[in-house]
Amino acid sequence: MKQMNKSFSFEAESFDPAAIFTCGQCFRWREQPDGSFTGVALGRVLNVSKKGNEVLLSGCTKDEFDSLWHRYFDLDRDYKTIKRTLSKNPKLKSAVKYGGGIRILRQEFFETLLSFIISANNNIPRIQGIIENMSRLWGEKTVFENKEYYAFPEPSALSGITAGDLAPLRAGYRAAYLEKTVKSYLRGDIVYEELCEMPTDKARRALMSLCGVGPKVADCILLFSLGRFDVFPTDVWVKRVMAELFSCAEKDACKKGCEMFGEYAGIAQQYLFYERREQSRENEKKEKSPAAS
DNA sequence: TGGCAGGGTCATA
DNA sequence: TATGACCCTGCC
Repeated sequence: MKQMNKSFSFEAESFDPAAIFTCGQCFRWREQPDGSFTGVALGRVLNVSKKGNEVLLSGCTKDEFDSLWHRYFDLDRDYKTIKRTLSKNPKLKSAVKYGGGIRILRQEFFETLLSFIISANNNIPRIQGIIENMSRLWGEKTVFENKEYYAFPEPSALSGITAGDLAPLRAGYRAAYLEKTVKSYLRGDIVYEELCEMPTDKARRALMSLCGVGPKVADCILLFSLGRFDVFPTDVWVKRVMAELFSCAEKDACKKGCEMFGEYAGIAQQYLFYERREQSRENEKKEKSPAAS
């Protein structure tokens, strides 16, 4: 498939491509030398950049924006009000300011499910590599600006897949989880449309019935694919920040986050996670080259 | 070369 | 409910 290189632009305040694509919610967007981001999502390739308040999407017509990307970028949601509400908590204020350009993407369910199973006890470059290789092996090729990209595999393309078939991905013990969960999905054990109708806690339990999906992975799927903002995905980073800010025990971090931030818990988690991890990265850089600062 | 952490989950007690 | 094992990689 070859994609026409059309473009479309729109105005948005709460929209920072770097924050959106590096805050940890997605794995298939890469920064380009000019500071823009190119990624594969919804079976297409898109380049996103921003100047002032204008967001430029290259590789997308107005019709595609209306039918696909508008929803993907969660553009109907009023982030200004969310940020104002969360900023009332003094301990959240700096994180909200720091990650103010984050938007929670509405990612495809099957891709989000498998991606976050792969993410378990894993590091980000390796997660990205595994997903990239998986797409290369079983996804559809698209050419965009003379470069090859691969869409995340359709469920049917992974029909009959075994952990042995997945071995080249070097996903380790997660390969067995992927095999079982793909089988469950294809059997209809879990159906996206049904999850959409369920209250969050019921959908969470349903997701956790899948192999490789524990509380954290289930919450990521609920937030990043189903748009449920009342979950608080709690990984090691979030546990750390909850301990630092609210003197919260590790085992209570998830419950505490949901209680404190309620209907906006998911986006609060992203602000906290993004600020904490970026600061940690900056500190690492300084430690490696103290003269540079 | 060896130990350890890395966006957890699963099985077991 | 708590603990250890689990695949694999990169870093120190």
